[in-house]
Parts: sequence; C-alpha cells; structure tokens
Amino acid sequence: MSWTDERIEKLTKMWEGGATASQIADELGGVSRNAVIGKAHRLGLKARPSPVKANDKPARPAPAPKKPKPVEAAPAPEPAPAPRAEAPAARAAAPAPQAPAPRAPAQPVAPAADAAPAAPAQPRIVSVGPGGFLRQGPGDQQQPIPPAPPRRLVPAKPSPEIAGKTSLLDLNDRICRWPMGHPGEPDFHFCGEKVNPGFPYCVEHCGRAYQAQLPRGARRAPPPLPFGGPRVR
DNA sequence: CCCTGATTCGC
DNA sequence: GCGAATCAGG
Repeated sequence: MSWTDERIEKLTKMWEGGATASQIADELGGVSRNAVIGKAHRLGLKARPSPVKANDKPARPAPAPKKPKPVEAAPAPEPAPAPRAEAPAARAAAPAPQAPAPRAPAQPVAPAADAAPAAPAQPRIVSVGPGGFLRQGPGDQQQPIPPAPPRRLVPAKPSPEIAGKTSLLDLNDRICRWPMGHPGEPDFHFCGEKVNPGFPYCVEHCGRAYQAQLPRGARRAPPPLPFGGPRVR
C-alpha cells in the first residue's frame, strides 16, 4: 500500500486523536504498526506520551547502541564541565532538614488547594472509529452532561442516501430486518417489507435465511450471505 | 508473555 | 520515503 493523501489524513487525525499505532494500522489496513509510527514521525507528528520514554532526559545519553556507526572519528573533546553547577531546584527542594510543616502561615485561606483536587477529567480516548471519530468505552462518558441546549430541537435531517430507506430505528417485529448493504456505510438500511408472520424476515428473505436441506448432489450454489459476504480490504 | 512508541538502517 | 527489526518501558 502507498500513503495516499486520504490515508495520510486519516493517520494524522487518528494519531492526534489519541489512537494507538496499532489501532491506526488496523483501521487503515495494509500497513503495519511500525509503518504507521514511522510515517507519523516522518510527518512530524510525534510527541505523544510514550510508555518507554517516561522521564525527560534533556539529551540522549547513549541508549546502548548495539550497532555503532562505522564512521565516527575525532570526537570533539568535551570541555570539562563545572562539577557543581547544576540542579538549583533540586538543592532548594531536597535539603532543609528542619522542613517545617508545609501548611503554616503561608496561605491561611485556600483550604482545598492541595491534596490533589484538580482532576483534568480529560476524555479518555479508547479508540478511533472508521470515520475517525473517537470512541469511548462504557463509563467513559464525559462527566459534565452537556448543558441543556437553549435551542429548539429540530429533527435531524437524514442523509440523502438513506432517505426513504428502513433504518435501524424503524425496525419492529412486523417488518423485515434483512440487512441491505454494509453496516457503517451511508446507505446501510434494512429490507423493510412486511414480515412473513412468525419470522423476522419477509417471505423473500425467509427463503434466503431458511434453506431446506437438499439431498447430496442436488445442491445449488449458496445464495449470497447478508452483508454481501466478507468484507474485502 | 502482551502491549506501547522510538529509533535505526537497509532498501 | 518506507518499514522491518530492534530497543525499551509498562
């Protein structure tokens, strides 16, 4: 596979949306997780919390190179740094043995300023769906319920592809639930005919769903499965 | 073991 | 530019 503009765009959206490289690779298809990571870095979109790079060492201190470069001559002689010239903040925080109780006369008010009160409450992205939308797991709903919209509610306009078609919400036990098209696609809908009484499908689709077992040798090729058979990627 | 992202390096 | 191999932490 090649990195078309659409695939790059999807990769970028999902990467920035917080999807893992594996999810992105799986969603794009035809590429490996490594390919996704490599491409993301080449696009300049790294900078994401990596499990392997928790700390923040300012410089890469020789991460045990197993494969040293063949040519690396004349290392510039480092000027000997002053041994005692770093970490002023550490000195301020670490010592001071008497260390008075932290809540003294400093801030009489602000009672709940400490004790870890501020939860960022950032929505945890679980995965990214086919359209690049962000999925959340159960219980991951954002805490603040969306404030009551001060607007008049207007019926959503169905997309033109499914206008007049039988959607999931239109299903009841009197109309045929035979799926037409692929779930997730804009024109996915259901048959919608009146059902064969006692069955979930109309007469025609009952004939597809329930096949009499024919004697060996008298079988016909099986009719196409619902959803049009396995998805080809 | 599994997962993750980062990096390297031959192509 | 690409991505498999590899590294390294959780």
